[in-house]
Amino acid sequence: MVICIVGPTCVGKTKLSVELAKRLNGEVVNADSTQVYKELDIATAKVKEEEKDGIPHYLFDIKDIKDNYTVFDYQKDSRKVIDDILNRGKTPILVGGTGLYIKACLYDYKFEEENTLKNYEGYTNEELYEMLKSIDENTLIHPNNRKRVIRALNYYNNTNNTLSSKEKTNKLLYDTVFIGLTTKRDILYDRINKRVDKMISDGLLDEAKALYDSNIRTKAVMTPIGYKELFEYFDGNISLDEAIDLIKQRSRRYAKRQYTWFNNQMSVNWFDVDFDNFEKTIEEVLKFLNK
RNA sequence: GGCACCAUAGCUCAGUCGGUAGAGCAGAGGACUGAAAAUCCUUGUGUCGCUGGUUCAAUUCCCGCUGGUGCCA
Repeated sequence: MVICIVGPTCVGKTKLSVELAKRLNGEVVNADSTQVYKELDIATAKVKEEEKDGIPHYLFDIKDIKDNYTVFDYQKDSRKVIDDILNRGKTPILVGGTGLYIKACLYDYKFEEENTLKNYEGYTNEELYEMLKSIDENTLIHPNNRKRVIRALNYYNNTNNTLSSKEKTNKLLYDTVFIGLTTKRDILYDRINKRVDKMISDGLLDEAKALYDSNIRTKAVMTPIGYKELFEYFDGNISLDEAIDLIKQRSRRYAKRQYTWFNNQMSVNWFDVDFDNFEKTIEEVLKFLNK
């Protein structure tokens, strides 16, 4: 069985993953798109060495920020790790907030090797959308979501796939139980705000400055919340307080989007976290798993 | 103390030549198979500061009050 721990940022997924691993002969597998990178620690709230408590952790710090890592790579890597853990008779505990990565790993998502991609430069969003419509009249992609429209067009062109729409499946490849951690919205937002303040006092500015000075502006660096906002501050475009508020706001919105995904894309068993007595939350989850 | 201006959605403000109002931001909801901490979509009822007057009708005009801002003493 695979245990998958999901939920918004800052609810205690990391802590629960280690505690469950200790009690269930488990090993932790990362399902967070930003924690795969070595140089990103504080802003990504990556599990610290001492927090691992001797439990093996996989797919953390496996890439350099200059590498281009995508859900395609993650699907291959994560499945390999999970298969290996299962073969050794242990329990894989997949934990993270990146819904797409989790779905690509555990569900029957199919990606293909791709060679040549057309970028469709020179076409307007509307023209591209019309082209897509003529191939797939039922497409759900919005014209303004240009990157996705282009990807869909390439999908049909490259694979000679004439199916009317992308195959959608909700078939799980592993025997999986989804554990979701949640709490009231205002409590979560308060925790997020406080954690950002703590990141600052824990040295986020130094971490961000080092990245800033490296002049590396790859996807890995510019995607997570916490660096690009401080870059704006280093550039003198906004004040430090404005940057911090922006990090908090974007984190809150991110949490909201995570709820949307986990509520609608997979069937999650939700547990309200007791932050004053986390042991109680762990017991509740264990009781549920033993059923 | 005198004069002027302001008081409308959580915030900043627009507007109604009198027929109970609308933008931006915030917030909320949603989509999502190669950017996913990303990208994209949808969503605006609020004692129009309080009291009285004029009027068929006042948030809009008038008197007063309260609070704020500026100028003059």
